[in-house]
Amino acid sequence: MNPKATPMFETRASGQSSLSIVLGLIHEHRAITRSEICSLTGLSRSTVAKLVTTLVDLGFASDTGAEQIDRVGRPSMGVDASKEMLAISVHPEVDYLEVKAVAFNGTIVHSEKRLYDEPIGAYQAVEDMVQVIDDLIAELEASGTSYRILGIGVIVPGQINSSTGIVRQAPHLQWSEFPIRDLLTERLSMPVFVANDASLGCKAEMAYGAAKGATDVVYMHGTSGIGGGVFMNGTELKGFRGYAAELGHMRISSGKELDYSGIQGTLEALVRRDDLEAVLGLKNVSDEDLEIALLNNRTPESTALARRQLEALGIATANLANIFNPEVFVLAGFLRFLYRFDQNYFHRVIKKHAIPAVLEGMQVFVNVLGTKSLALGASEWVFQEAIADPAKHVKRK
Amino acid sequence: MNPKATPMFETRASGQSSLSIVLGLIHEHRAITRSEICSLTGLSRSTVAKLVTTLVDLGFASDTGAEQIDRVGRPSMGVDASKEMLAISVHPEVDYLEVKAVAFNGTIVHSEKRLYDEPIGAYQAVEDMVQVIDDLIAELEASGTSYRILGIGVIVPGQINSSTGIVRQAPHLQWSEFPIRDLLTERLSMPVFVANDASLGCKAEMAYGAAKGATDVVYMHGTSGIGGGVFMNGTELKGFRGYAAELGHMRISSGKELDYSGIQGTLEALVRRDDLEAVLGLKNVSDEDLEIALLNNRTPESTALARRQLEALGIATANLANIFNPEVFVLAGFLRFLYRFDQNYFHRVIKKHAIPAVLEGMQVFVNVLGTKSLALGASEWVFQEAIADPAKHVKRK
DNA sequence: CCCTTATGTTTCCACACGAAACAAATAGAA
DNA sequence: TTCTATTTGTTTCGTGTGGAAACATAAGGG
Repeated sequence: MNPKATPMFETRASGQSSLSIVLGLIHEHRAITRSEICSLTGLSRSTVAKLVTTLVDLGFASDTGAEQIDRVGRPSMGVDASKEMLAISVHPEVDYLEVKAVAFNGTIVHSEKRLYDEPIGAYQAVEDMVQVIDDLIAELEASGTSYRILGIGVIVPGQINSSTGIVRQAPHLQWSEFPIRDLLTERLSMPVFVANDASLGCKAEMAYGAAKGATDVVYMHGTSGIGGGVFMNGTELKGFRGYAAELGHMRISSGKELDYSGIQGTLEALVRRDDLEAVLGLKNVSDEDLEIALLNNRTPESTALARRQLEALGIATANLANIFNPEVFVLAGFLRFLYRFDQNYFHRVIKKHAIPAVLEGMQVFVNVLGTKSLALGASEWVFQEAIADPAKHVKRK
Repeated sequence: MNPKATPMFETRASGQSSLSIVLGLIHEHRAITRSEICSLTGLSRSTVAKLVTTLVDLGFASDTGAEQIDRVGRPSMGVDASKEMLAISVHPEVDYLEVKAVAFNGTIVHSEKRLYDEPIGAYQAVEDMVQVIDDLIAELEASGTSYRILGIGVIVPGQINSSTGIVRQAPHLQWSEFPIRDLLTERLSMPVFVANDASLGCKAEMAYGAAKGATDVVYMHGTSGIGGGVFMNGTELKGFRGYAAELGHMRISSGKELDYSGIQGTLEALVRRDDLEAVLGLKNVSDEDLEIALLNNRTPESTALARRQLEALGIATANLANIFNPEVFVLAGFLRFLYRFDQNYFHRVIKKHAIPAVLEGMQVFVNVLGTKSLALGASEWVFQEAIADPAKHVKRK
């Protein structure tokens, strides 16, 4: 290779190699037969055989015996996604730190939560992450099982630049301009990926949940603010610097209500969890309790408020439908039960504000993964990276 | 290959082959040396030599002698993009049909315009297209030059489903549900691509114009309505059915103004070319005349209106910045001189409504290609397809 | 027990690309 | 002019990816 210039493209393995395609299928299906791989990829039997054995050698998959005994012909041999290849998800929040280990076959094999009485700073959070992960590794070593950690996925509730791994602003955590990826990489000496919570929730719902199989998905997650995740044609919408999909800041009204960033008439300013709590006479309750209260104690006031919020959410959804023409919309967090409060009304609002073409075949779902969603999304991030270049991540024998 | 199933992936040449990468570079640069290809791609000299000779054999490029005689070392041999590989762009409008032939090196080698006194129907338009293209082919044959037509790019001002090639609705032309791609493919027996005018304008500006080199671009084109084109990470935002990027229908205000689709408070309803003409006492003037009138005859009324429109456009732009975090915004059509009327004000509005992170490094440009833009974009569409699989499109010796 | 069907396995082959050695063409120095 | 350093083109050979074809194997059905 010419040393004087940095090439614009990956020279070898430009695009996806067959190896990564097959590994992706194994990961997606958890268990699959060799012949299914043939028909799904169009690869020849001889090639699939070779690829599968190298993947088994690398530790990403394990051979299972022949199964499926109801069709004519020699039964095909199965391949299982590894239970020992792990991704570790790390989720810092104001009052806790949650660390989970997710296996390559999608099962959560370990889970740990450390609670805090008072908010801790960003650097202390990194210390705690390292400590919890070191403990986890020690535990795994002690248990005697063979395992391998492919990387760390950090879930950050805020704006992050995914290419540099710097947290630009996490208002809830009160972090800003914090280079969390580099700090963790240095301390743990393994690949670290940092992503926004909404984008991870979306990824998880696409891989395992409500949007499974869809390639064009818009996801909105309501907590204190409203975060967004968008995947188009199977790939995440990141934008130039990685700050794309800030859906909560979309301005949809000329009203003067202010959102958290002090901007008027935005979706976040019009659709607020606080207001829903207030109209029900509640404060700082869990999502579960708020859902029960909202859906079961309907008062004229709560209905009026929910409708106002649903109208704003519907307009935003219609705008996003016009802009993205997605296959699936996923509503998560408190938007989930706001939607359930009166979904017919919501759909009427959408129909009024979106052009007919983009609504054809479009589906609205609520999230189904619940609390597992973030850990699965973060692990998915790590796994996708490993799938893209299987050989690179497993150098040692 | 297994015949019983349709594979999800292209088996061979998954992703981009080196051949198409090199061809893409030749097309992009029009003229390039072999050694430049080496350094840009990281491919070895031997490989580049082989690839270039096959591309020359296929007719996509021509060898030029060694040039560049000011550096030490053996001068590198140049490669030119072919002047004989053509794409034909077809642009039906209410009162004309324009057909141009664009060479693989980006030059427009032929241009023809047929004017209509009264609107013609969709089927008659297809007849005329076929006739004009047949004439063009006859002319080319007669001229004795060797040429090859790679395909047809049809520019449709309206909503089209790019995967099926059906025009869903072109209000200006009064076409609807018109399968133009299949009709033309059948009549002309060559590849036909159909795309929205705004998406083609965006593609052209990215390949040759204001957004050259950028990968994340949002483009807005103001004619009677406001059309949009979005490219993220170099690929077009199409959405599930191909109707994405309907940016003009974004609702940004709670006002009651109606747009062409009868939706309230949308960008299209608030930013109208008609209104600009009216406030200047004009009617049905060309873009050039309207620009001169707007920029040179500033009255209190026209300034107030332009400001109102700029505020709406700024809010929409800020929303899109929050959603896409683009590198470049391109304003075309009458938005071009609306922007120029008071671009400082426009930027102030954006700054007020977008989150700071997404504005870092974001640039706003007006289109620079003018009338050539559509033909270049349509040809680019055809060429990209040929570049993706160079061997397929040139079967004959 | 044979036949059909679907799959795994093995052998060979085609192709894409790179590394290395060599040839050629320049600028500058002797 | 002649020689050298530098850059590029060219040729040969090796490697890795994936396929085709022939054969072996494991089912179900007569």
